Amino acid sequence: MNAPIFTLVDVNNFYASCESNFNPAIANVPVCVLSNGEGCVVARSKEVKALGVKMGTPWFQIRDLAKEHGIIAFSSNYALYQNMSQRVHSILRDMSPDLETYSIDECFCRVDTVAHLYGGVDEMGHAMKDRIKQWTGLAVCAGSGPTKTLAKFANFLAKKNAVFNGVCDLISMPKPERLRWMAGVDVGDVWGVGQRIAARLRAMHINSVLDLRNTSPKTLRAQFGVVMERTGNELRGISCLGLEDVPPPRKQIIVSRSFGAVVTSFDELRESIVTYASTAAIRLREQGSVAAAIQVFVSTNAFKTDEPQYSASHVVPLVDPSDDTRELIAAALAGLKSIYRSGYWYKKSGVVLIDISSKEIRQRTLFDDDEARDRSARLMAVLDRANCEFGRGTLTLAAAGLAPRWALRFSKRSPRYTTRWDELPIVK
DNA sequence: TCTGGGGTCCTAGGACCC
DNA sequence: TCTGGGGTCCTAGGACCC
Repeated sequence: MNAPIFTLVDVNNFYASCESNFNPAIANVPVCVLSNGEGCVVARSKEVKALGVKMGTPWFQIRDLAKEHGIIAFSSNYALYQNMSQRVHSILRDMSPDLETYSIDECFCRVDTVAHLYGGVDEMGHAMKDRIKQWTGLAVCAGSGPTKTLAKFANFLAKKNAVFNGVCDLISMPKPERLRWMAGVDVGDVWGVGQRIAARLRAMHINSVLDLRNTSPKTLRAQFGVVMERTGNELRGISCLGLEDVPPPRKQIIVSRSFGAVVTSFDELRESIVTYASTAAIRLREQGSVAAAIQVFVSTNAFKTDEPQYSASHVVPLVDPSDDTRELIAAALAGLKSIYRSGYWYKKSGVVLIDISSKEIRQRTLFDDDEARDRSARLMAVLDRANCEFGRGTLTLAAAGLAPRWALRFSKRSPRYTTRWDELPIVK
């Protein structure tokens, strides 16, 4: 077994780049992408970052700034991002079969067995970057190191320092140079160190990545627990985190949204819960699992401190673990009934599928009805096939409501260029 | 007017059992 | 005066990630 070498590849400003990719007119214009319901900024082009707009900033707070600098905002177009993500990932999988999809715009590749085919780790990083640029139009950075945490760090350096030209390889970098770079980066930028822990580290005079690297594992263990101890070891080049090449099935599936309009009635909450439970059931079937319970929650707008506040959740166990949309909806609605209180302005609702297990190893119960189970499976298969072929939402349960008033709007969404025939880009 | 959504893991403390 | 002890399971909360 070789000593592992990890390369982390991620797309620069992923959502924003997807938008400008298909719309050359906005190539060098400040662009940002907004969250569901056009609430927060969730992605920024480099021009928007340069204006000091932070991730997660509420859109209404930067309206004036946007007008002043001509920032163009898009609603989220997940169909487009998901599809572009698949293209990037499949290019990488061709080059490095040992790959973990870490997020929609990031892959960890284990390259120690293949890097020689490209002439080395650094060369392979450049090959990845060039091929993705050529085949998808997207710019990526690649960072390599002997551990995942160091690959993340290398990627950070590649992104922030023009000298690297988008590719940083810590393996071939002489150690003194590596330590110099570590001394120059804030401890809060380490993968696994968030705001809280960064503040506590600084109080202990651990300010840079190098400081953290030089802190004894014992201290990290005692002060912060096993996770930070592992991070410290990874920074010293001891690989503690392996590649998760087959994604483990999700242990919970959450579907929730804020409302686009004030909701007070039970009927509208019911529509929302039916809609979310249906979506959750689809995701559950996609991974071949069943859920033994479903949690429902509702809440008012916590930012409106002058309005009466209420939030509640309830877990409803299922008689028998299921992936049937109708059974999950029935359980969810029973939960909603038990927590609904009239007289509140609801802002958000959601469902969580929990106690998830594989459908194959489902426990049979005394009252198993094989025929009913078979009918259910066939009905769900038809539902899923129709929605896959003709687009999500083609076939839904009537209780979800048609064009509900509470649904979020996507007034700024770009065309779904790559996944809808009627929205393909047109070349004149 | 307007403040995202979806995940994971670890830990501490209580309930419960023998 | 002197109040067992150890193990497991579950849950809530806190921390992190993108």
